[in-house]
Amino acid sequence: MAKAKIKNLVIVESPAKAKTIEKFLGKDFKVTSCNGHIRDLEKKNNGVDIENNFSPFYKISDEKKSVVKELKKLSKDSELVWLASDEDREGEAISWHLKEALELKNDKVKRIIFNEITKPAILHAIENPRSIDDNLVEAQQARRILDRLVGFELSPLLWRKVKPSLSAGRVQSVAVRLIVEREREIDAFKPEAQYRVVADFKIDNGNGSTTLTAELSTKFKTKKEALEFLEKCKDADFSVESLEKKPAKKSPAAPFTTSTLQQEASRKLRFSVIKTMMVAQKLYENGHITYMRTDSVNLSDLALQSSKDAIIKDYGEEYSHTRKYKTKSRSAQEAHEAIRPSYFDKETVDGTADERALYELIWKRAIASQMSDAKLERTTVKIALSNRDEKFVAKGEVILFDGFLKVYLESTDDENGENGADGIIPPLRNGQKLDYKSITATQRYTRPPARYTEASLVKKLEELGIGRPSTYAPTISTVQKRGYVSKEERPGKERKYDVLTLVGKKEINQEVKTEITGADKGKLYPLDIAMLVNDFLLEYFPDIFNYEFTAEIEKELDDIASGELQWQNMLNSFYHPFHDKVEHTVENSERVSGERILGFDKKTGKQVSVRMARFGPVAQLTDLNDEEAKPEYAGLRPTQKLEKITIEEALDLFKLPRTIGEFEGEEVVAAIGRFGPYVRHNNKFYSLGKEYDPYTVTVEEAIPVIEEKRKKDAEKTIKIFEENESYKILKGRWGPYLKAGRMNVRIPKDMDASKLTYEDCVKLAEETVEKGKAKKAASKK
DNA sequence: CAGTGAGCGAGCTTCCGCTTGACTT
Repeated sequence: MAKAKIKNLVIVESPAKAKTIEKFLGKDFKVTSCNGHIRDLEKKNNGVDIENNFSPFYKISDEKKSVVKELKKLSKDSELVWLASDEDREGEAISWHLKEALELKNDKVKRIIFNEITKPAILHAIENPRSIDDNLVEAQQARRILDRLVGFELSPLLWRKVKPSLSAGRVQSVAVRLIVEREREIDAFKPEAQYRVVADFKIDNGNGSTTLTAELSTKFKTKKEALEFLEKCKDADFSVESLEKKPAKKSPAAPFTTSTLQQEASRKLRFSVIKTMMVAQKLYENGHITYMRTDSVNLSDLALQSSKDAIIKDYGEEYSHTRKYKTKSRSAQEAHEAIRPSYFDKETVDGTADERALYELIWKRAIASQMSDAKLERTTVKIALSNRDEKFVAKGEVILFDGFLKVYLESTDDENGENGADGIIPPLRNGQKLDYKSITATQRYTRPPARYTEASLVKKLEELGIGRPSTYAPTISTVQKRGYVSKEERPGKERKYDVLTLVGKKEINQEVKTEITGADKGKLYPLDIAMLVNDFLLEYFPDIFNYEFTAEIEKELDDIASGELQWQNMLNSFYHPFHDKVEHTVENSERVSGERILGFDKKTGKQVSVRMARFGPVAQLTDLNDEEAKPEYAGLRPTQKLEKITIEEALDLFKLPRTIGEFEGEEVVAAIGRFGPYVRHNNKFYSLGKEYDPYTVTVEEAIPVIEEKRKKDAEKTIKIFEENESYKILKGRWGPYLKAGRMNVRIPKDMDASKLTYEDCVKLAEETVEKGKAKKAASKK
């Protein structure tokens, strides 16, 4: 037998981690990685033999075949193999799969764990190996099988009852549910107006005057009440009734986990969760930060010490305060450290602007977490009126010692931000008489709950213990890809509000102002299909899409991990009732169409209804008296909802397309398409933009639009081929290109676009088609 | 890119959690 070439082979999950660890271990160790899970359940028959006590069928994932082949070779050449995957359920399972797939004998394998990548932690791990924890592996297996059974039994049910290609799962369906329910709360919300009264008092403290702004503690329901109050103010005496100073403190937030990093990067840097993860991955691979998929707020002793050194060096002893944080997340498995800089003395790193910005955020948050509290003094002043019981209140806050605020303050999701106590209160004494400069009563409306952003959805999922750091970003992509949710920008609506202003003792000035309300950017909106699927799933499977389901499952998985529960027993008691419900639903539920009959068109007597059709939500006109007549259809606009649309709105949809006149002997038709309102003339389309409304636009208005577009096109055109008019050479952003029918073809740099013949172009077009096919075939693999 | 919705019915879709590439533009 050939002698082993490698003494010790260590397998970790991530290649970047392998590189770091190899530096800590001597030359007797080779460190390599398996890149996550290497095997998964087969797709055939759901990968589980239910009859045979839930026996799983595993296969090596296609993209991992080469990894496994390489690891097998290395392990054959090694005396000892150290399985060093993460210290959690999934990590334990990865080690077990490695042992199985690499066919490692017990005496050749050691299992080690460490949850921080520091030299002492690694050396300690090597000195304290253990064997694979079968209970923990079984807990993972139960988790995996349960998710497979839920997903692969419910999705096909949706294909039959709602629409093909839909999906359902323990995690994604709850994400969709949250968004659907929030949207319905917003729909049901009725804003209420109140009059908020704010006064500016003149304070003269000898050396110049300042202004003190105070808000009335009472809000008025009606304009009449607000006016009455202002009227009284004219004759009132104002005086300081009480002056209260209280010391206060602020403490820093814990260092980042995946979820909090995604939230802050979204708020402070406007990154999507995917972008945050991509940039963080780069920082991790370049050795700048610790692992970015973690649910732990823990810092290693080494990190605590080096952050302390950095703080004392940069800010001084009084700014240092060593803190240990405890996770609040109930699903946390804490296999890693919190996300922190690898080296606290590096305030910045080289890289792209995004990388530098995210690094800076991570550095600040981690440093601040080890800094002193900020000490504040909060002042509350109450100002009384001589002729009314209401009080004006002013709040001020002064920072006595900035502490951690010197580097970092966490942002919030609060969009109102109205009653922030800030600024300095000028010196005042009890009983001091005050004069107002102005008093303003402004009509303010209560706001509906905010729609979720990607990041606030992640926050909510984490609170519910649903999903894991590695899946937050992919889950959000999935629900969008399946067409349940879309991230959108919506313009708001105008709304009038009253402003009543009293200046001095003059007449009260009444003004009506306009504000934009309900404008939203980057928020998650549910589509109609999400409403239908959500209601269907909740009707037939209320206990699975219950917000508590995952938490209950987690408890049972913990029991499996501790050896108190047998994994097949757990699956048995879940699966059989579940499967019966699936069968029952197949037989007893109607196909979901979301149909609503809205009423009858007064003019024609036809029935007006809406429903989900093959290409999306449609409105339908049906002549109930004539069975032969085909119904008319019109697609709903993206902003319209099946469950909310009114009969008037539905009837409006049939007013388009509208023939508005003739131009050059051809009809001009106005309509709304996928890209907004347009007019069609001679089979060509001209976008109307926001300027014209397709319901009212006249042919006189449309003709200049057509002519303008023609002029632009002519400027763009270099050449049209006589042989075939659909072949054109056009000027594009990156130089000339060929438009062959509907396809855009790139012209290679070494060709002179103006000299191309028709034959050259046909050839170029054919080549491009071939390339496209090859690419498609490759991506299918 | 810009308006579809008939009917037949083969063959396909889908889960959650671990990890990165190897492709273009």
